[in-house]
Amino acid sequence: MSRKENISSSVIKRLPRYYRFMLELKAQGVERISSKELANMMRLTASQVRQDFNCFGGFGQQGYGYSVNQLHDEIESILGLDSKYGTILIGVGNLGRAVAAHMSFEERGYSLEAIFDQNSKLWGEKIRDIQVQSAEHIEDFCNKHHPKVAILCIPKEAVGDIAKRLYACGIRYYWNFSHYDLSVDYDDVIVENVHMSDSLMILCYQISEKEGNLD
Amino acid sequence: MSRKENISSSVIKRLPRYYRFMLELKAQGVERISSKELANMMRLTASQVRQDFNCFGGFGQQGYGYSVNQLHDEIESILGLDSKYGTILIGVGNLGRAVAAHMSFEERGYSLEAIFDQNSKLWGEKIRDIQVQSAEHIEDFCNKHHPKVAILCIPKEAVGDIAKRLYACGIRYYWNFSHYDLSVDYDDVIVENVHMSDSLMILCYQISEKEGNLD
DNA sequence: TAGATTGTTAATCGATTAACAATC
DNA sequence: TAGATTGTTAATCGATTAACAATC
Repeated sequence: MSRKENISSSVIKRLPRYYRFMLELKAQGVERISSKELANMMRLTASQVRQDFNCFGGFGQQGYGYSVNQLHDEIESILGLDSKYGTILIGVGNLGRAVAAHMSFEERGYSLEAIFDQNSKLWGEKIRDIQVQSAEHIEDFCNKHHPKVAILCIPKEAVGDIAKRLYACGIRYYWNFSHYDLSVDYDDVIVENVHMSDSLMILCYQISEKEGNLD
Repeated sequence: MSRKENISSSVIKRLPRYYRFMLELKAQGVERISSKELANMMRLTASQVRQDFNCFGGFGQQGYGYSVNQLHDEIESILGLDSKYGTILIGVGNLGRAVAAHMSFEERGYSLEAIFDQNSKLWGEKIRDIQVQSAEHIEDFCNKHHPKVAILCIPKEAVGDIAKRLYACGIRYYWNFSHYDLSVDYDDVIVENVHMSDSLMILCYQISEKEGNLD
């Protein structure tokens, strides 16, 4: 159903996981599921599942449950995965390469349109049918194609400058793998950070807690 | 100070970010900081900063603030970053390569000891002075060295089998980049997931919200 | 001492869970 | 109809913010 304003970010953060479970259930040929069954699978409470889905207008049926297909389609539409936001990627190290090669951009609302790196040895190399080009061409490309999103797979030291240029080009959405804190510099920008080393540290805390390695 | 039991996960999740800011402040030569200043930098409230630090025993000084050096050391010790948990990595695609080559394991509480892949073309290749070896050797290695942590950079389809073997080898801590849901299979396991595509979908939601692409 | 800033308690806010009437 | 399960309101729980006495 239609999207309410002000869905809490706790709910939003659960949506991709719901979506993955719907893909799995569809693949298994499951057609209907109750909030209770889904909650068990996902280790949530049935209450929470129902509350979550009701943020978007309630598409279950009393006494029956939810249609897996409908849930799939609704969540897809809520997340906007049927969009094609023009996207560029900057930085073709191992990480940039992994991201460019393996993320399903087309199925996640994006269209990867260009890849840049400052290293001339990489220019012309094709990744997924896209030729890596000089980072000098960023402005030209943006003026012509107006991409909405930039993926930053460059080292922290390089982000300040590149971000300034991308911002000047009108890009306001960033998927950022560096530790550079973009949202501090720009107020009207939306940044989704992937801080892999934070995740590693959180695991370290949990290990230390369990193993009893206090100080 | 010493670690209380039952620190809430909201607090834990903020610790790595505090830690990064401490590294930054140290690098800038800043020696003291008040909760108010730090809160401004990090876009938190001063109250929250003080509450967070007080979970671990309060190491500030009234009228003065916090010593950057001390905060750095305390957080490091709370997170257990001075540990050396034996770690193996499985899967040397672009992502595994990026992880193996660029994560600072030694500064984050880990010691990367072995790298495995099933692709024989990669055997013998050195990444960070570690030779990639056949995934068949996992059991041998674990029997000899008893690593605590496994990093899973393999495709979802491969995780079920590998996890079964790793679990049998006694490994209970996993850093998982796949979408395979390990914690559903094993109760006594701690898994830290890095779901990059979830992050991409959340960004997509935010773009769609802002750009007004409502169904 | 006076000023500043913590540590800590109390108040508020938000998210999760429980309960149950509505209804398929 | 009877049984099941939703949608939704109310209760609980937890996290954040505000306030202020303690104290450097």
